[in-house]
Amino acid sequence: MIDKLIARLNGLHPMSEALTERIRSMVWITDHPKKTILLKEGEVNNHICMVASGLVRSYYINEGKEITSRFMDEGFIITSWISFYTRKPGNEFIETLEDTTLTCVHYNDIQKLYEEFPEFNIIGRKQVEYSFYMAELRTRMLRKNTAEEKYKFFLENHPNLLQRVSLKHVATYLGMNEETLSRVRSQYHKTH
Amino acid sequence: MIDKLIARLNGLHPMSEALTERIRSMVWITDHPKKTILLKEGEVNNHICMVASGLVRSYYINEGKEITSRFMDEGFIITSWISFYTRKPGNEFIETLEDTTLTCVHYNDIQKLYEEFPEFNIIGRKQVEYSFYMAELRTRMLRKNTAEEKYKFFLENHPNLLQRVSLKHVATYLGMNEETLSRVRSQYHKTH
DNA sequence: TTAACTGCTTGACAATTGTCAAGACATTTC
DNA sequence: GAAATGTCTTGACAATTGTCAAGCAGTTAA
Repeated sequence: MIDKLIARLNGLHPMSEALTERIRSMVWITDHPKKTILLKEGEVNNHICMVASGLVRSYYINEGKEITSRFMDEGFIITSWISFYTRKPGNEFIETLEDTTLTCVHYNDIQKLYEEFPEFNIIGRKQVEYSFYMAELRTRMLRKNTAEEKYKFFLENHPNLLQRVSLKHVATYLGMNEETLSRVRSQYHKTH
Repeated sequence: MIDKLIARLNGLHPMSEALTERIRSMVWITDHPKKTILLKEGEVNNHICMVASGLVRSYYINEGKEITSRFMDEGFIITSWISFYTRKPGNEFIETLEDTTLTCVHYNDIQKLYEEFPEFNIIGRKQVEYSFYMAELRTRMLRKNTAEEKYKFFLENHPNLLQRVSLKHVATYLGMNEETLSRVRSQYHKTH
């Protein structure tokens, strides 16, 4: 499991043996059954975890309703970025949608890595660049005008996710309600 | 003008004299009158520029209409991130809304800095982290349900911008049309 | 097995937002 | 200065989306 994480980091920038070993000593693995809350609103997100296997979603409450902000499957980093970055309690929840295995590193350990291995900043930079890039793509979806365009965008960008996620969550992710998504789908799949 | 940029980078992480001098040798300053197109759809964004003074917006075309994606005033980085990151032609335009002075560094020079000064990766990482954080806040706005909530969010987060930007652009930024924004404003300011 | 619950769909209707058109006013251009 | 252009507003109406309610199939729990 740790090897997956190491491989991913090496893919961003080749790491020295010393750095690799240091990371190995810091990483821990955790298993969580489906429907486990990993982070609650009001908590500070103190570690960065990668999904080794499984599926996770993050969401927050707006006007009393859950708004799904992101789905994270294998290889993706699950972190409530605003909280992790600001070091303050965030308002995001993170929960598992399937049985999930995570590989995690503590915030303090990440900072140590940045200090002890300057080249780890290259990896940190590239990872944040990638996360930012993905976030920009998601934002593009939210700027689509119609429910159908949003659904189409989702189909194109997450073709595999539809089988694993309930439509209720997809709907709030796309910024519409469950019923609208249902209608858009039936309309869309008639003509495509 | 360059001092502003240097000060900003020092604020992210103190830089050595050598790094500072290297950066000074790479930066150039450009002035652009109001309504200048700085980047066109289909071009690769090959440099990172900071607004030293003035105001800029980025936008793209969706279904034939301009969608404003961001406003950037003093101290902010103007870069079409998706294009800069992927090194491919993007679909964003960038234009000045006021007479603007920019301090710019070329993509290749940035990469040289990353290689020659490993500690520059700390600055790069922190800058991207900050940009990402700001982008996440903007995304939160897009997930607001009603036009009024979006307008309120804009008022709270960019209180000074409303005097400098035409409402047409604010409207597309908020994901609504001009008329709706106008109505929301008249409604909102009656009761607040 | 029955009961409760979840996920998804559909219908009727309400609320919100978009579209098209027009006009007032300010600003720019020639 | 006159004309053209741009900004903002308002009205009437259309389209889209949300809300509330109900129902059905499949799953879970007792």
